[in-house]
Amino acid sequence: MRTNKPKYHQIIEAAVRVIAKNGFHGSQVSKIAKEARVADGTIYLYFKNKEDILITMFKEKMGQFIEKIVEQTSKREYADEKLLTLIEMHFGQLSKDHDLAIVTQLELRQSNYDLRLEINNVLKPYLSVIDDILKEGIEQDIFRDDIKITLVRQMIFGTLDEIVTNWVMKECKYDLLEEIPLVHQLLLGGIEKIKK
Amino acid sequence: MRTNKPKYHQIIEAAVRVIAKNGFHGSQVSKIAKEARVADGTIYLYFKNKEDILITMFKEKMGQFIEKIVEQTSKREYADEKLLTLIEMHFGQLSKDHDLAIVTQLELRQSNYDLRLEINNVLKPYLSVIDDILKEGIEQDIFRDDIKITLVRQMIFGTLDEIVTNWVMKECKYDLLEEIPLVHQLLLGGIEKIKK
Amino acid sequence: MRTNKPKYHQIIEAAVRVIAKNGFHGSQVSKIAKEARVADGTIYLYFKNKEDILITMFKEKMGQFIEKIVEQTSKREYADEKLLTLIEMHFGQLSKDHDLAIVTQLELRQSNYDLRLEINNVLKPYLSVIDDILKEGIEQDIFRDDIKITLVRQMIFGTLDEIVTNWVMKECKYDLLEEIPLVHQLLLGGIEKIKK
Amino acid sequence: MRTNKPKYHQIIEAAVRVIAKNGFHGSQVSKIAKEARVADGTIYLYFKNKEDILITMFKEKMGQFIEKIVEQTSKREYADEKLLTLIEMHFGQLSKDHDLAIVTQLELRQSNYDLRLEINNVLKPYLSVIDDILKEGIEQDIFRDDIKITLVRQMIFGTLDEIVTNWVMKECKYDLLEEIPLVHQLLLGGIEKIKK
DNA sequence: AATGAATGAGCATTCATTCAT
DNA sequence: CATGAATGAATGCTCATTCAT
Repeated sequence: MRTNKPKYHQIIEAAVRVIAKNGFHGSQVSKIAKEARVADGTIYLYFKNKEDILITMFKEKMGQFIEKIVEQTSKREYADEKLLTLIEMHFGQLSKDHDLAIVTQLELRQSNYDLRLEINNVLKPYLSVIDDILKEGIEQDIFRDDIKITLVRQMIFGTLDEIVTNWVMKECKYDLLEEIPLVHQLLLGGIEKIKK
Repeated sequence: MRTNKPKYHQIIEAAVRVIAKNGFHGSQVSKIAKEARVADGTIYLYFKNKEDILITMFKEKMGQFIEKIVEQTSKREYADEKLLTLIEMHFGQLSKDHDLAIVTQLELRQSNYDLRLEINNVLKPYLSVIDDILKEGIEQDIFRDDIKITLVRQMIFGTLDEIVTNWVMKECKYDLLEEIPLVHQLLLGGIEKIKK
Repeated sequence: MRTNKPKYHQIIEAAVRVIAKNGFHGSQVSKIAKEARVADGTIYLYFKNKEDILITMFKEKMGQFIEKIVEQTSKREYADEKLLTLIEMHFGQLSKDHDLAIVTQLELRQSNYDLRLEINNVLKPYLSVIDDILKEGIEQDIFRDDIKITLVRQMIFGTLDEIVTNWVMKECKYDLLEEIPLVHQLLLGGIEKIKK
Repeated sequence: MRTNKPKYHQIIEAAVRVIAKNGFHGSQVSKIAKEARVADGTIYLYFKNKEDILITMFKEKMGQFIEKIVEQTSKREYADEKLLTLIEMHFGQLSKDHDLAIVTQLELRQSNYDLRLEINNVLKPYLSVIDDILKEGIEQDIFRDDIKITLVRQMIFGTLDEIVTNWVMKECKYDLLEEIPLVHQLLLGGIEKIKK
C-alpha cells in the first residue's frame, strides 16, 4: 500500500514546508527533493509529475482536514452546534499548522486552471458536509426552511475562507480562535429561525 | 496626462481580453502587444514591466468598479439599503463584463505573492466602503453595536467573492442578479438589530 | 560457459524484440529486462552496460549470419557461384527474420560512433568472406585480375545493404528473394572476365 | 526572404561544424548557438526546434549537392558520361568538405526514425537523377534494356554511399577521387550493352 | 545469483526585457 | 515615439547504473 512507503510521505511533507517557505513559484522539484532528502529522480517513482505532487499533497491534507471535521460534527446533535464545531475545526486545524495554512490559503491558489479544478474536486466533500448540516438544521426546525442551500454554503465557506486568508496575510499574528463565537453568531444570524 | 495616451488604454484593454481568453499563464507580453496592435517594445514605454500592466489594469478596472459603488451607495440613506446597493453594484458590474469577471475572479489570483499584495492594496478602498456602511448602520441603530466590523466586512466580502467565483467557474451560465435579495437577507441576518 | 546460462540468451532475444518493436531510442534497459522477465539489475550480471547488450546481440546474430554464409559458400566450387550463394544467404536470412532485419538495417544505426566502430569490427569477417571470394575468382580466372578488391567489396556490400534497407523501409512488403538473380548479374557485370 | 537573414546561415554552418566535431549526441543547442555567436534563444527565431535545424541543414546542403550534380550531368550527352560526372560530383563535393561528409555519412544517421524519414525525402531528387540517367541510357542504347531501374539505382547509390562512408571512417586519409574511374567501370559493367 | 528501489547528471525551450535603428 | 530582433537565465523529467538485501 502506497501509504506504507516512507518516502512518499517524506516528499509530501517536504512539499508543504518548501512551498510555505519559498512560495509556489519558488518551489522547484529539486528543492522539494532536497528537503525530503531524496534524489530528484526518486520523486518520479512516487509521483507522475510536479502537478501530481501538489494535487496529492492537497488531497491528503484536505482529506484529513475534512475527515476530522466530519468526525467531530457528527458527535453533535443539533445543526447549530454542528456549525460551531465546523468553524472550530476549520480554524483550529489551520491554527495549529501554519505551513499548511500558508499553502492552502495563499500558495496553491497561484496554480494553473487545471490544478485549480482538481482542487475544487477535493473540496467538494467539505462543501457537502456544509450542505448536510444545513439540510439537517432545516429538518430539526433550527434553520429557516426558505434558505437556498447553495447560497448559504457559499456564504459560510466564503466567510471562513476569507477570514483565514486575512489571518494568514497578517502573518498569523493574532489568535484566529478568538473569532469563533462571533463568526458563529454572524453566520447563524442569516439562517436561524427567529426565536420568539 | 498618462490617460490621454491612446496606446496606454489600448494595452490595458488588450490585456483584459488576452487574459480572459488565454488565461494568466497563456498571456505573454508579446500576445498582449499583438492584441493591442503595438510592438512589444512599445509596452515598455507605458509600463515598467509585465506586473505593472496587470496591477495598472486591476487598479483602473477596480477603481471604476469601486467608484460606481460609492456613487450609488451614497445616494441611499440607510445602511441596509446601502448594503443592498453594494451587492447590486458588485454583482451587476461583473455580470455585465464577463471578461473582467474571469480576470478578477480566476486569472489574476494565479499571480505571485507580491502582485497579490498589490491587489489587496487596490481592494482596500472597497473594504473601507463596506466598513463605512457598517459604521453608519450602527450609528443609524440599524445594525447591532456589538458587531466586530473587521469580521463582518470579511464575511460580506468573502461571501460576495465566493458567490461570484462560483458563478464564473460555472461559466456564468445562470443569472447572478437573481441571487441578490437572498444574499442581502442572509448578510443582514447576522448584523441587524432584532426587530421586535 | 556463458552461453549455457539461460538468462543470457533470454536477454539478447528480448533486446531484439524490444528494439524491433519500440525502436532504438524507445528501448530502455528496464523494458528489455521486463521483456526478458528478469530484474533490471540482473542485466548487469550478464552485460557490462547497455552498449554491451547491443554489441553482444549484434555479435551473436551476425556471427550466426556469417557462419551460415561461410558454410554454404564453401560448398560451392566457383567464385561466381559462391557470390550467388552469398547473396541468397544474405537476403534469405534477413527475409526469414524481420525483427533482425529491422534491428540491423534501421535501429542499430542510430547508435553512437563508438558502437558503430564495434559494429564494423563485427562485420569484418563478413567483409573478409567477400574478399576471399574475389581473390578466389581471380585465381580461378573467373574475375578480371585488374579489379581493386577493397572497392569491389564495398560495391558488393554497399549494394546488398542498400537493397535490404530499402526493403525494410518499405516494411518488407515485397519478396526480397526475387531480386537475387538480377542482383547477382549486376554485381558480376563489373568484375567478370569478358566471355568471348 | 529567409535566405537573406545572415543569422539563419550562421546557425546552419555552425551546426555542421559542431556536429562534425562533437558528434550528433554531443551537439547541444547551446553549443551550436555559441559556435554561431548568437544567443540560445535566437536559434528559435529561425528554427522551430532542434530537429528543424538538422533537417533544414540537411535540406540546404543536399539541395546544393544535388543541384550541382544535376547541373553538371545535364551538360553531358551520353548516359555513361553522365554517370561518370555523377560519381565525380558525388565524390568531389564530399572530398572538398570533410565536415559535411562526416555529418551526412556518420552523424546524421544516428538520428531517430522520424528525422531519417525526412532525410529520405530530401534524398529522393537525387535518386530520381540516377533513375533519369538510367532511362536515358536505355533510350540511347548504351544500357541494356532488361535492367530493373530501381535495383540498379540501389546498386549505384549503395556503392557510392558505402565507399564514401568507408573513406570517412578511415578519417579521409586517402584520396577519394582516385577511385572514380574504377568505380565508374565497375558500375557500368553490370548495365552496359555488351560491346562486340 | 537475483532483485528493484534509489540515484543524479544532463538539456531543449520559453519569454520578459532591452536597445539599436 | 515606435519598432521588433536579439538576448540568456532558468527548470522539469528521463533513464543507465548501483547496491543493500
